[in-house]
Amino acid sequence: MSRGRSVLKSTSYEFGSELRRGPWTLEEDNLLIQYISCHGEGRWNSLAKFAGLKRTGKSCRLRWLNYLKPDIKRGNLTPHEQLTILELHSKWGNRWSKIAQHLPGRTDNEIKNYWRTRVQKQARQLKVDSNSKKFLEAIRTFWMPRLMEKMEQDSSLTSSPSSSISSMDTQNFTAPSPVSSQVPQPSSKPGNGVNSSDNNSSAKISPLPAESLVTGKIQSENSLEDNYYYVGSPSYDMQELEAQHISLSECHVAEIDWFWNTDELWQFRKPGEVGVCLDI
DNA sequence: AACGCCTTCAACCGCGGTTAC
DNA sequence: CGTAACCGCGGTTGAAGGCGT
Repeated sequence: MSRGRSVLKSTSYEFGSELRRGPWTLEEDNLLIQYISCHGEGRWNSLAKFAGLKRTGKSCRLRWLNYLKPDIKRGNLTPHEQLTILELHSKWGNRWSKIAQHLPGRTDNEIKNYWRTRVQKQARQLKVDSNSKKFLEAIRTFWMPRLMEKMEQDSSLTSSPSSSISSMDTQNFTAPSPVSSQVPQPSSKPGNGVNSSDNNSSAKISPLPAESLVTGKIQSENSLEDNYYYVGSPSYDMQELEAQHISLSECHVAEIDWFWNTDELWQFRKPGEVGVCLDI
């Protein structure tokens, strides 16, 4: 509420009065709400004039649609809503208003902000373009299944038949590609690891369910370092590795870019490199 | 406490499409 | 048909607040 532009600029208006800009005051909000409750929305320029608001019609429309309208939902987007945004954006791109039509109570502005602040942030962290195929693939392969897991967790917690998940049939939800079809089969030979089938493309994502990987803290010469993970072939036994004091350089690290471990997304820029945890 | 950097999001801007005259 | 006004959309801005040092 208190966020946004607070510097009140104004522009000259007819008959010497001025157009207000910047954050809306409570009085302005009340004027707008009262006027719309009596006369309905639309015809924004004349609405602004007759409601006694020294605002442009555009400004009134924006304030109403993005903030004052009674059915506006406030608060964080649910996993279900996030999933819907990711799915619809992959279909339609930056068609925010079209996407918003499928999210009752959410505005195009809110969805746009979500995309720019959360989704594009991930792309930056992964050092890929948010419109790239690679990032889209990461979303479909990693992010969407995680959101679906969260939705299932939420629905089992609430155990309400009318929970938000019920509004979308997750069985028929097309977004996440079936992971199993994309998982490269791990070799049984130590050292062969979990390679991508496409050796030409170092940028290719090789989606792997975390449970198929051996993950663990990196073992350096004499100690286990905190907060780093390596990813290895499932054919390795973690305890055996530790027992043998096999160092990171001796481990085969899978040629993957990302993997999920509990609630964390880890990025590996190249095999053998220390992973970086990204916040989702 | 003070400062600087980063993130969030309300609000503005410009443009293209639509409508009214 | 031309044009001005209006409307809606997507991109951008910038202040507030959070957070680390």
